[in-house]
Amino acid sequence: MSRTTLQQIALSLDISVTTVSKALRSYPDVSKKTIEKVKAAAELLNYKPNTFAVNLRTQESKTIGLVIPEIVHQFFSSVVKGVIEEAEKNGYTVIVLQSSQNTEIEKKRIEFLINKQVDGILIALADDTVEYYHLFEAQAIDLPIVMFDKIGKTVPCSKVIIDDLRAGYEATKHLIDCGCTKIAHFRGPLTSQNSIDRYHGYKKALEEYNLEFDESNVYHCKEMSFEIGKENARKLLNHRNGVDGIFVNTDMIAVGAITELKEHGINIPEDIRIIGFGNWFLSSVITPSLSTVEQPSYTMGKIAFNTLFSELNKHKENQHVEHETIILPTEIIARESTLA
Amino acid sequence: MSRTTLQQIALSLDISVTTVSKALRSYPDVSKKTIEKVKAAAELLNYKPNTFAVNLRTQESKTIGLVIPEIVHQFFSSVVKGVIEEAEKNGYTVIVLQSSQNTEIEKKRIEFLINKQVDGILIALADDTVEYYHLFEAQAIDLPIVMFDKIGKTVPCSKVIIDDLRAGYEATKHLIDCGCTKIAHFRGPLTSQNSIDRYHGYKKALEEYNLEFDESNVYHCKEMSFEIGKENARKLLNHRNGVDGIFVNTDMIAVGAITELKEHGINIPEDIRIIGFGNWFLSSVITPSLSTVEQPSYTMGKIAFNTLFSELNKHKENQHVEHETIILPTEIIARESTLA
DNA sequence: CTGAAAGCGCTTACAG
DNA sequence: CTGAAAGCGCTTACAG
Repeated sequence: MSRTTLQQIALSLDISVTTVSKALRSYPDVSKKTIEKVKAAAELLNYKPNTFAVNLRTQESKTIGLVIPEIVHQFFSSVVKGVIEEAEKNGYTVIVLQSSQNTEIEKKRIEFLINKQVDGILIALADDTVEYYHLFEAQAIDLPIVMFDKIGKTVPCSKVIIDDLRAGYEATKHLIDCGCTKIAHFRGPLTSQNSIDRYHGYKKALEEYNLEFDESNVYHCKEMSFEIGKENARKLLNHRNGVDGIFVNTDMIAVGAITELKEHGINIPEDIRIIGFGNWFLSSVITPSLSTVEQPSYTMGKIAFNTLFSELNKHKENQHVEHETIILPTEIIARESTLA
Repeated sequence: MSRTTLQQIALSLDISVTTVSKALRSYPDVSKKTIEKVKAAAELLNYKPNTFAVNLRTQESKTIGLVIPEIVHQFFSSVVKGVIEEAEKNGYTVIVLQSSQNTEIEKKRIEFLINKQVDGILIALADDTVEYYHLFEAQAIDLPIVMFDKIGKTVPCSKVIIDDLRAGYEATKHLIDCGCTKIAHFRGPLTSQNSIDRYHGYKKALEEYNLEFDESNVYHCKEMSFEIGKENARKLLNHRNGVDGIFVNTDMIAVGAITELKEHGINIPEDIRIIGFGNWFLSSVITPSLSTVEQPSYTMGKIAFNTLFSELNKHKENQHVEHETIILPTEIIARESTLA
């Protein structure tokens, strides 16, 4: 059984395809009577517009691309959920792709989306992405891009982010408030804007409270994994340096660190207090439960989609698009790992 | 800058569009020289086929739909990852949609995919789906469907699953092997095939080892959440009934149960042993770490895609499609929560 | 080996 | 208010 076409409706009513097409979309220059008649016939014949033909004719796909570093990831999967739900409400389809934190793969994904002729792109950059030529290429053919979470500061596009510097500052301040005087930091990749800003926030808090900043208390995590957390906790124990608090770039690493520290008989929070970042679910159920920074993910996805959606619409009407940077709030969640 | 078309290549080489089209796809009836010439020109002009036109002409989209109950979910997000990676390798695009464990939403998602004209559908059913008319509708227009994990036994299509009955049996047997004699079960929804089969596995193990089966030791979890785990653990404590072991339908609920039991001063595994299902990451880091059943997710996604892919190809060549049911292995992971 | 023509199913500018 | 015609950019059956 093949799909009903406009042609078939036209034939059945003995009117033209043109009129059917216009009637179905309630064009004002079609008579009410015809509109009703056509819509009834369409209903009866179970007519569904052929997407392929509509796409070709209108040169838009009502589809957007969403590129994230990882799918199996509490934060990013929540973003995906927010994007998909919002897209659905507005008649858009989402193609989800992952870059696996690799800038080369990211380039391929962008190229794929360009070839697929999506209407716009939502992206959280891979941590090692420092050049944006692939994005500029998309922009050169008028493809709107909106970045979220992992952004490139110099890319001229709208952005949906949190204030990582401030959040890093507050996480560190929280440790200070709990009595820590020698605070280490497990930072993320050197090229990730998130991790750069959180690091700056950490430094700023130390400065402001006249605590010594010592580069050797900053541990560098190339990767956001449990194992890396354990590894760096081991390193820290080898040069403990009197450390009594750690601000960790992300919850998963903090959970690894806690596990390792416990294995070495360190008491948390008595010996070392720890605060993570992201408020992943698992942080609330481990022992001790992990203090962290709550960061919007689902909402970020929704807002990112809506930002892109509004640019898409302005674009269609040839209106000027003003890029905006939306900053979402974060919040310190105090749990057992930083009990005063 | 608009995209290069076949027309433009043809014009630039002073040959026909037909020949360009055939040359680009290396048709044997085009001379080698022409093929080279055309490909060089295409490269030079950065030609990319217009997907919309190709779709309309070939009546296929090289796109499949993937419907899952939840995206923010360790198991399903891993499946998504497997599907997307495999699709990418084979030139397919994936539209991911979620049913939110609601059969009405699931119907809408399927309808959406039909309208979008995907080439095939991969689905894990919502737990409350007991009628399959929406799927039959897709099949009626020759849309291949492959089910995975959450299936409907009576739907005539290929399936990729685990042996839930056997896995449930082995999980229960593991508790018995650890010395448990009064084993409760936290089961999932009554209409979910997974949960039905795991329940039967539980019963079978009790029978086989001559342990009393008591319906009042079966707790019904309508929803796969942490809170429901806590709630049912509370219920169990009210009618403990001598229970010294619990087989829980899924890790998330088991983690909730452990948390609640600990809060009530129950020692795990000394007082009650617990085994979950799914081997979620968090199960390995909570205290005590949770014994569980390892279940393939990423691999299941890959295999599900490949099964659909091969049906798609057979379909194109008008070959008969034989439905198959692929059963993937599971494995007991013994951790602290069931130490003997 | 090459190409003219038809057609996939729509939308829209234009004529009446 | 209605409709004939062109065209979006391809692919393919057919002719030469």
